[in-house]
Amino acid sequence: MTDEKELRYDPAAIELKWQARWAAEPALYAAEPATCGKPKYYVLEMLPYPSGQLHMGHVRLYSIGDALARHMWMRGYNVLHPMGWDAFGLPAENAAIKNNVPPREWTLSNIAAMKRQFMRLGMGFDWDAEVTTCFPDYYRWNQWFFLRMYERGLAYRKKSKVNWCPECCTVMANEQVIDGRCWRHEDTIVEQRDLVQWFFRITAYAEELLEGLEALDGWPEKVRTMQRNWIGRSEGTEVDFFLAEKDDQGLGTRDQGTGTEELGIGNREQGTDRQRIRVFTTRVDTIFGATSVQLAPQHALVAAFTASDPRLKAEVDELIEQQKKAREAGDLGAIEKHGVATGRFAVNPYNGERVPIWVANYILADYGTGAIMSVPAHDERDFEFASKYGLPIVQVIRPENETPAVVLPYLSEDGVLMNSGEFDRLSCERAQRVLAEMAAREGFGKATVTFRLKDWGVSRQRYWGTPIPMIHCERDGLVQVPDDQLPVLLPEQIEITQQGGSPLARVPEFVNTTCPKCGGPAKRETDTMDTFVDSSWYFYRYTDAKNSKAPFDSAVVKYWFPIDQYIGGVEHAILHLIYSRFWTRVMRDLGLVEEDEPVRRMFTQGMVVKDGAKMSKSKGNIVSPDDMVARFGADAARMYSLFAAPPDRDLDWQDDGVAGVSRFLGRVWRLGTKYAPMARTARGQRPEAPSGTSLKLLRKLHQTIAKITLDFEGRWHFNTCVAAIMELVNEIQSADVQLAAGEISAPVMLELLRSLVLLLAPFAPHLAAELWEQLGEQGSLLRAPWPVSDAELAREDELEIPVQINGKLVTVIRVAADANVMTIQAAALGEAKVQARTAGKTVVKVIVVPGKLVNLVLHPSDKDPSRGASVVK
RNA sequence: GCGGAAGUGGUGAAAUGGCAAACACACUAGCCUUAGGAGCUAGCGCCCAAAAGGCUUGCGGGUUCAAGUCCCGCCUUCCGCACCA
Repeated sequence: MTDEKELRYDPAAIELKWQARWAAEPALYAAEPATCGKPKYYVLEMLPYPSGQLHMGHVRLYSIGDALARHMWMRGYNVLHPMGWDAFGLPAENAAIKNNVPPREWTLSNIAAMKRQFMRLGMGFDWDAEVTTCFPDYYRWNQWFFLRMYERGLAYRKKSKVNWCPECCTVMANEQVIDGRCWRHEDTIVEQRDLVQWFFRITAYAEELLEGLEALDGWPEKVRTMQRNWIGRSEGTEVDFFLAEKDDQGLGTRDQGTGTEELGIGNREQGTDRQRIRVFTTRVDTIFGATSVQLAPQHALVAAFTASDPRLKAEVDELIEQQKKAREAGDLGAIEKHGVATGRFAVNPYNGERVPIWVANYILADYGTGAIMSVPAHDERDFEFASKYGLPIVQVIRPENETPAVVLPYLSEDGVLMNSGEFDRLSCERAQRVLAEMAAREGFGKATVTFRLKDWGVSRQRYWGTPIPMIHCERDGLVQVPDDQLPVLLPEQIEITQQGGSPLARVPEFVNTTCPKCGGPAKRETDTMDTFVDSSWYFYRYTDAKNSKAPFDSAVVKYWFPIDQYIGGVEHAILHLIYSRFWTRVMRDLGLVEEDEPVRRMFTQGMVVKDGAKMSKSKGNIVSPDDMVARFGADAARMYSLFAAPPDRDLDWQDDGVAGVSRFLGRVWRLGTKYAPMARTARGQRPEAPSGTSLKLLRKLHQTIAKITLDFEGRWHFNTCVAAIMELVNEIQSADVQLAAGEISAPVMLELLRSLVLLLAPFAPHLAAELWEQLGEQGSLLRAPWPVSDAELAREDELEIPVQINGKLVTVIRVAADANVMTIQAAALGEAKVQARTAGKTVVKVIVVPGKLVNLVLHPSDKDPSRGASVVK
């Protein structure tokens, strides 16, 4: 009885055995040098934040990547499959405040814990290439890049309105604000503050980042669309409206007081004395229909108007308040339009017409010029606003071949101009070009391109991040930290509190320094960098992680890049993936890398949910990977996460499903251990030409190999790959009587089991390794060649072909696989059921698709008898 | 509002325009027993007591010998964008 007990599948015993061996042989999963002569394959999964615990989303992500990596190893590639830690960030500081643990200590112990989890899951990572972003040997290169960018004007400082999260006590980039809330704190409304901040000039690459998307055909369309929208390129025209002279003002305007003339809005470039209001429009063809100019409440000219007009100021403040409320509600789009007339007028440069200047709450200060011309007849928003405030609505576009009587607002650009003086009858498209050219010629505007993308604000008033390597000297101003003084180290001993401002500012030993230029006393910059800086280039560092002279060796990068396959969550479609593309271009311009794009193929895997809902503490529906591994084993947890859904879809986690996969692995285990001793006696022998059960099983095997190989090459339906392996095992098992009767020779059994183990290796690496050993194999499974499907063996010699009448299934016939059309047709027509149904009817057409089906089309007047019967009833 | 993805059994799902529901989970019945989160056998879309038969891929049209799959219109869910001038 004990021998049967030994047949129990004990995943923990098997997995721990192999994990110990793998740990003792790190070269197994290590990339080889470029000189190894093999083709390279770089498979990368997004690196985790070291929160202390892997979650099921991680298990799924890394199960996908590890399966791919293992497959590519077996295909003979030199695989780089690295792992690291996105180790800077706020949670470490919050933990420090809460538990009084230094951020570094907290982070490192989390990393240790998660690394143990990775080991226990049997992930095949190249730990030699491990990158930990909070280590000085990594972040010094953040600083180095910062300086290079500063030298090129790509890093700069400006005072600006910034998003401030009161919970994080720091600012954040636009990309990190979601519906007016912090991306980390869904319940925390982001405030606007005026601060001097460091920025990266990502807008300098806006055009290129947009164009580059076209070539990224290995990326999900969804991600490309999201980036396109985020960059938000918009072609239009900037036009200067002239500010009407005060004594030009018509009746009914308010007395404005004095003092607006000092303001330099728009007149610097043109060098004229007349005040200008520059507006941006995509529809300059409608400019003869402009009946007002609308300013954002934050527009500089508004401040000038309100300076001497407390009543107006109060009204403008109210508009600002409305915007703030809407932003807090997370829906700026739904704000009710309000505006206030300033009493001032602007002159349309095309026709000299005076239009009133308003301030409105729906005008965005930070898009375009913060000012628009309002054309109610041809813009929905302007129409709504003009209707509300009784502003004139002047139609200037009409459909070319119809009467001008159209419903306003008429938004189509498919039309011609009217009420537009000499430009009447020009098409909209033509007029846009002509009017923009005129503006440029006359010096009151130009065709221009506006982007929604803003420069990347990278300053953070936090401790646990990369110090910005700049020094403020009273004499020399801003001074770079010299390269030979890098890294600027984060001080270790520091008190973290929830006070505002940078914690580093309260560390005198850090702040006080000497100016590299004059040697006098100076102060360090105390802002640290956004952690998205770390993740913008970490995958380059993996290729040369220990380099102390440079961020990496360009020659090594040249070998490994671009990344062949990047895998991660779609939630990083905008943030990380756009920053990374920007960073690669900066490095290209620095001469460090050759390519424009770091990632050739991108894959976004679906979320892991439970009962249809995202796993979260508050819902209490968290499934712990440790628990899964303890109950069912790493192989079962991994294989289930590939089996339960295709990788791009959301996966609903069901513990019963994992149990099912575990039971399946148990069957494989019993099958393997039962027949391995017999199979291994055949090592070195060639199998004879198979027949009977052998042929049947080998055929199924080779069909399975073909299917799985094809999926790895692109389709990635790993769920059906696992199902195919299950089918194969089921078929072998259901032939158990024949196996026991010795109908299958040892060489055939060896091929069956060997191939089965190879197919299983990417999905259940521990069990595969164990059975591999039991089959008498010495070397690592990873170095064993992936099986090749023998098309001849895989081919069926007899097929079941459905026979339909008028598209309805009637019966199924068996024919030789290579039967020709005539043979199949004769067989189908000869079937008793077919004859019964066609008796007395006219078969007008016979469709025979060899290998697929037969369809008999009856004359329409001949009703199928069975249908006729049901009609009577 | 705009853009994208999806909608198939009790559940997760499968299906180059060619037998809808593979592979699993759950469930039902039986067997076995070392009583295990074990193993084995059989059943399992819906209607009909059963068989025969009929029906079935969100809804409605269309193309086709043939539609879950392609086209048009609608509904629902999820995701992204959303006064971007």
